[in-house]
Amino acid sequence: MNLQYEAYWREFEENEISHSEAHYLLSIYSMTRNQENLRSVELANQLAVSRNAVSLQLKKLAGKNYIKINNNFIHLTKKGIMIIEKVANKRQAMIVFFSEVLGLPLDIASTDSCKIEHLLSDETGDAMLKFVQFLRSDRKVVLNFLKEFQRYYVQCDPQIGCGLCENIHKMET
Amino acid sequence: MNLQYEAYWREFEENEISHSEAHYLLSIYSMTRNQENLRSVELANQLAVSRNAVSLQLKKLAGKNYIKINNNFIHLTKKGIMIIEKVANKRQAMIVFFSEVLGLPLDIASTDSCKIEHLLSDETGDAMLKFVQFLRSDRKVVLNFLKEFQRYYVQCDPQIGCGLCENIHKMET
DNA sequence: TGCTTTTGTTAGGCTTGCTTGACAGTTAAA
DNA sequence: TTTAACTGTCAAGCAAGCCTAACAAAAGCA
Repeated sequence: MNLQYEAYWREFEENEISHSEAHYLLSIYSMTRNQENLRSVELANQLAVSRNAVSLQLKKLAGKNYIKINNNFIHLTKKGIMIIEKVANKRQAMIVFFSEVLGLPLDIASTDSCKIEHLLSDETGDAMLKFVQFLRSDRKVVLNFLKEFQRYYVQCDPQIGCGLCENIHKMET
Repeated sequence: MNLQYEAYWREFEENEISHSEAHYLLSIYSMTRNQENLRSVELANQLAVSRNAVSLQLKKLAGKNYIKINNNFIHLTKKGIMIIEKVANKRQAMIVFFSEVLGLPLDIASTDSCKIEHLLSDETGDAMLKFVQFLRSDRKVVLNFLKEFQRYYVQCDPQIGCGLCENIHKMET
């Protein structure tokens, strides 16, 4: 009767894109904004993997229709842009939450967000985006909440700068 | 000069424990609370994997000193308990945040939390725990924050029940 | 005691995604 | 024009972690 009770845990492997794929697309996304003709060797340098790895992964991404390769130049497709903008939004929203609400240092906030960005559902992504917009909407109730949480969390030492404090100070001015 | 610029993204693979290991330990943790003598075949059923997979993974976990096997009965070590309680706390805190603050349905909140629980840093885990304690501390400022966020987010239809509404209604009574 | 079922282990295979080595095609420079 | 360097691809190998198949050891029962 207990059979397969916790089978849901395998869903970890069933995401729209893998962590590796997400970072390939994120790099392509940001690099093609500054530069028209992106070649795979530059991508390899950016991601710090071998040219061989890039060659294989690009083939996979092209097969899934996330990218197009013309004359060895790499471009995102509409589909690729759609999916990677969702991932980027999830990451950015989590960074804001971790750093500005929880008061975590930016490097930890960034690393953690980077690890989970591609795993969050679109529903969570949408809600996080709304949450961040709300945090940024300059409301008294937000400031009070953050200030009280800060008091609750830690004796704030302005000398050290706990991240949370700085964010609140910034919001107050 | 741009070489290895984004090498940090590979940290995804360098966590204290893997997703698979986390769920083996979580299952062992919860199963040994109800039952003294846990055998690997029961774990296989619970996790919905083959006995063979369990056999191999248990050897790995024993090698890392997270579990001990006596007479084919499985027990967590102190080290195993320590690490898995941290993971469980991270998961639980994220579930509360996703469902009670963002108003996501419990199944989405649980699935997303399950995917990321083992990836979050201990710093993030500690901060999340504090955050949840704060949410539960019965403060006016919390209620105001959640109510205003709810208004900001969505026209609340009590008929449908958006999760967020229910949580706020519960807190008000 | 001997047969049958249950449980655990070993071996080989698959997938993802990295690695290095070898090689082909292209570009640049003498 | 020939040589050197750069770029891309294919092959083989490794690691994690799953699978199935085959087998060994243990337990249950007549």
